[in-house]
Amino acid sequence: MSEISGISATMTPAAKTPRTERGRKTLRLLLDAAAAEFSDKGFHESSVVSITQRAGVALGTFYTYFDSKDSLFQALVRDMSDQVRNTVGPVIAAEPDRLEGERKGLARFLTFVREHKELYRIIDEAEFVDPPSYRAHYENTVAGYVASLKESAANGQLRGDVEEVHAWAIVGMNVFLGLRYGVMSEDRDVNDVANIAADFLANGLKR
Amino acid sequence: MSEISGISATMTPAAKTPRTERGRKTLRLLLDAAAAEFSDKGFHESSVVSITQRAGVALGTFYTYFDSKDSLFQALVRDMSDQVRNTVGPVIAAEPDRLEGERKGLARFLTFVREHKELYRIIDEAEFVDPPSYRAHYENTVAGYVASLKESAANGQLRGDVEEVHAWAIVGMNVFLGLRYGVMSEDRDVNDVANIAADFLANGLKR
DNA sequence: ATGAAAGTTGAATCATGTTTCAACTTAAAG
DNA sequence: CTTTAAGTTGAAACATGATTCAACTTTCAT
Repeated sequence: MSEISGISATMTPAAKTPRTERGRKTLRLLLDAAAAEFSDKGFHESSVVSITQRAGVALGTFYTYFDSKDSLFQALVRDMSDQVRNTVGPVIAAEPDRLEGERKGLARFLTFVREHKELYRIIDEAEFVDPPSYRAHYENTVAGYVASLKESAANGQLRGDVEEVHAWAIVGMNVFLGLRYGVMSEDRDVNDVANIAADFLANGLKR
Repeated sequence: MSEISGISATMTPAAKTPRTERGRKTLRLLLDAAAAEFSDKGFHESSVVSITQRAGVALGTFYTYFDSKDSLFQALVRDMSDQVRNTVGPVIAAEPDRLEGERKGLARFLTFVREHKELYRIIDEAEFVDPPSYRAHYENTVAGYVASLKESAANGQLRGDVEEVHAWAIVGMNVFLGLRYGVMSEDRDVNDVANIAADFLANGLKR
């Protein structure tokens, strides 16, 4: 669900860092409970009381680790955002053939989404709960894409004119395929979807 | 903002239909105020009090026309969803060359988004406030796309194997281009973006 | 052992905002 | 005119849930 420690390298500021092992355990309980709760009910229907109940700790304990319900949410967005990039990025980077990398990356992404249905609920809701995090998530994702597309273009693996517009288009495509074939329903095989999408990405719609 | 009467053909069930001219005027005031308010603050930060203040009517008047804050929101989603399809659909359909239609459709869509920034706030928030409406919006949009892509494929204008996966990919692409070049910033010319995207859509990324 | 420091507890305090309702006003048909 | 349906009003009733805090327990370094 989250990382082994429950705390990603970059999320430090939002959570009041625990000093003991017991504290770290409690913090992780809270983070996991919150991810589950937000995923089930969305941010506004979720309550701090209910999160602490899920985590099996008292209400007041929550405020030992977070300043507010919002700051918890912010920590979670950051955490999830990092997780996706760290999961999918390496798959794309490891493949020498860029278009094949794109295919494998999408397959990995779809699998990740199926295993982490909470991803969409949390990232999407950030548009309303914490707009800067939402923007940052997509801007970071796209920036990575632009850099890597340009590199592949320089290698002669892709058309030479790739730019930001292509990156937003590809990210949008992937996000929607994840929504439909990862979150909404699992009625199609992940690899079939990735194959079709990769072929479309490479060759377009033209006859 | 909404239609001339403020009431789309299909939204009847959510609003308690007014019987007189005065009533229709008041209903429209409420709908427009709500669209503005939800767009500014999002659903949960918006309050019925504030919506009625914007509309210049008393609090209680709201409940003459809507059963609840949620039912108002539902009416608005439906209304916006219809508006987009009615704006963009005809542009695509009117063009004999399908790929050129796609280009014009996207340009029209980007323009529409710039003129109706509230679109994204309202549709996106439906994922949380009214999930069935959210799903319905995208399923309807994609269903229309699938039908029209298949027709163009039958005409020999597109590759023969187009299917649902392509439609979700294209819709995702368009939504994200709208988000970036319509909502987040207007730093690029609508036609430039549409040209790049349409060429990508037609020919893919291959060199 | 022992005394800080860290962590835990949950009732009480706040703050907010939806929905109801009974009295009142306006419009329009006969 | 007058009667009745439609529409308007805003204070009060309700409901919900975030946040604080002072008393208490556990941990750990010395």
